[in-house]
Amino acid sequence: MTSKKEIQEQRVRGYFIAATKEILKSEGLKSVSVRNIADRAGYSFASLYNYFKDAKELVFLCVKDFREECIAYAQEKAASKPAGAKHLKAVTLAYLEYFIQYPGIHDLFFNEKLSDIGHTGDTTSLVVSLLETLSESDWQHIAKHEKLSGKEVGHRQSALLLGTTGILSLYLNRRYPATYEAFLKQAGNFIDQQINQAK
Amino acid sequence: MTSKKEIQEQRVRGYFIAATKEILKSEGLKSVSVRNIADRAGYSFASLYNYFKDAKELVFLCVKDFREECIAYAQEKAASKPAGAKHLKAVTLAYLEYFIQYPGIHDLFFNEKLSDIGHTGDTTSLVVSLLETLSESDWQHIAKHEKLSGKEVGHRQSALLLGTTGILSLYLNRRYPATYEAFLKQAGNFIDQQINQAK
DNA sequence: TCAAATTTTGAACAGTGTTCAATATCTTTG
DNA sequence: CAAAGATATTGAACACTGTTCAAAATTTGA
Repeated sequence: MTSKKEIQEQRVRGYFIAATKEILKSEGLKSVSVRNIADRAGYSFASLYNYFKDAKELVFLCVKDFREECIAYAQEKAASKPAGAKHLKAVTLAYLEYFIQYPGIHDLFFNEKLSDIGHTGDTTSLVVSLLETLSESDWQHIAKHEKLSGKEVGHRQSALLLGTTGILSLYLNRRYPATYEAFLKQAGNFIDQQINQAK
Repeated sequence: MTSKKEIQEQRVRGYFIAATKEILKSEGLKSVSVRNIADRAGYSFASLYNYFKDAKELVFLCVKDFREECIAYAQEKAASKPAGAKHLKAVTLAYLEYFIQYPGIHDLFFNEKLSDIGHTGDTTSLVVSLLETLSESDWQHIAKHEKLSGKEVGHRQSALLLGTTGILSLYLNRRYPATYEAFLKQAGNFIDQQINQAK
């Protein structure tokens, strides 16, 4: 009967995680500090170390939740579009929108260096596979419809991941392009270019 | 005759800048601190504030120098290739290599948030125009040779910027792909794909 | 109830950035 | 040349980081 203790422990861990998620969404990664998290959770800063190795571990536990939220957001936004190129474009744009909405989560997913090598691999695959998960079925649809080779599809899929990563990085870190309208136009152009290119 | 004072002031500023560049190249952005810079420059940490607003201003003064260094490196590396697609690919790969060699400079160019809005615009254009500067003449050569429209060239050029930015971000921040060989292969594939695509 | 186990906590230390008054050094002038 | 003034340099001090650890508070079990 150790479950009673474990249940309570998990509950407290949940309070810390919820507090961290709040801070990441509202103020971003730069406002995440041991004392800030503990204050919101209703505990002393020292208590955090009884449940987590440090604040970084806490932060990266949020990645999985945000990933799920992003998938739900993008799928809901693109639900009305027919499978294939149109749905692929919609889902990709919604994916971009999610990170524009929460720049702190983008930082967390793409910028933050991961010191713990143990956790690094997991987080990286979670991040990299996100767009793949969202677009997988559409690419299959396109491949079948346009009679493309698996290799060719892989190349286009890869190009879309690389390009969208760059688009987000430049817009959120460098304010390039300068306006959201220009950003959307550039994103739309790039997506069309990669989907429709004829080899 | 205020020039004597200005000369000396510029000299001291140069000492701080040189110290900052050393740290950025060797230990990276995370090791840049007011006390660390001042120690290397041979001054007290407080003196730094007599010449610069803060350490960030100092860091971003290094951007221009690194930009020049990157251009020289890439042009030298690609010098033997004939103008056009081959030179474009070589110069782009060398551009990537430069940032792989100095991850701290990549951080500085693409990740670091810029608080001072006054300096932001300048830095952004310096960063964004780097690859354009390196590839401009090759794109003109390709456009002439393949009879492409200016719009079409612009789209491909933009795609190359976005994709290479994503490639660097994923490899340096997320260790994706896991090996340098895979990174080079992915980069080569992407560059070929963007240069040779037939609309 | 009371002792034992456990959780919670604040003090303390070593780092950050930043400001400011005191100190040291040059420069000018009488 | 020496005193006075201007300028450059500096360390103390403050507020913030992360982290550890022994003491205090709490819960648990007999």
